[in-house]
Amino acid sequence: MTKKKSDAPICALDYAFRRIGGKHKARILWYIYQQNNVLRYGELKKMVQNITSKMLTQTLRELEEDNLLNRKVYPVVPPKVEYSLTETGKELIPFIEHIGAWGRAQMEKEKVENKKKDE
Amino acid sequence: MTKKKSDAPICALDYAFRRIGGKHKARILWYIYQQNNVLRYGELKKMVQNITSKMLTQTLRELEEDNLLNRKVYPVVPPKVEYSLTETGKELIPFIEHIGAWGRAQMEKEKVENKKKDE
DNA sequence: ATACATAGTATATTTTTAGATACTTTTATT
DNA sequence: AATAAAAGTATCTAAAAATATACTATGTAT
Repeated sequence: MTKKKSDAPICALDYAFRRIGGKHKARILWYIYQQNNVLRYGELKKMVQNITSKMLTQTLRELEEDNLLNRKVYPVVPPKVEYSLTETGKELIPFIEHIGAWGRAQMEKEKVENKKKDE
Repeated sequence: MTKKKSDAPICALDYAFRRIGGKHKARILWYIYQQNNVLRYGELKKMVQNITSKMLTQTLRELEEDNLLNRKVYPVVPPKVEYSLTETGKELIPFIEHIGAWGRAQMEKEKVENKKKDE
């Protein structure tokens, strides 16, 4: 049988947002991309500030399951695990860049508007 | 004072996803765009199949609050209310198009893979 | 033998989202 | 007087997402 998260996606947009719409997902992909496409669990933990290890693990597992991340385990002690973007994951980068830029511009605009309001 | 959804966004990406990451948000913007940038409440209700009026209203209010949608009320009976994209909302269209295309391609790939697996 | 490092698990709880169902408003029409 | 149309509200409940806190495994270094 085939998997199902809660049921079939309604359309391509729905499908896409289920994969990267989570609270930290796009950010995690972005951080990895920025760090030359490799980050260890502990490094991510520091970058995604305030995330609990449970959430981080869960999110990473979902990204892996959706084939956006590779997880490479080194058989050493203490453990070493590296996360990197898959080819499919890399395809999302321009898009993440785009919406990040939009967000940045919006935040700027809001700041200006709020300045006006408060004076 | 200034508003807050639950608290300040962590970064531009976080900011952006809070605005369009909801279950139906991107889809609603997309539908309106596709219909020449105007849709009435009842039309949206039909297009966003299975959404409850409560959710639809709530989602539309959030989009309006975030300045992605205009809400135009005609003072007639029975009521007539039209929703259209703001300029800011329109800026998101290329991005929505992009991720929709990615989703479509991914779904295709998965279909092919599942076919292989199942035979 | 004890402590440390790293990458997690386990469990319980809270918060956020979403869903179900019924009801409201105001004129025009029958 | 009753009914209909469109765009919602109100209330309650359920499901999903996120948080808090504590704990585990295994070699290596002290």
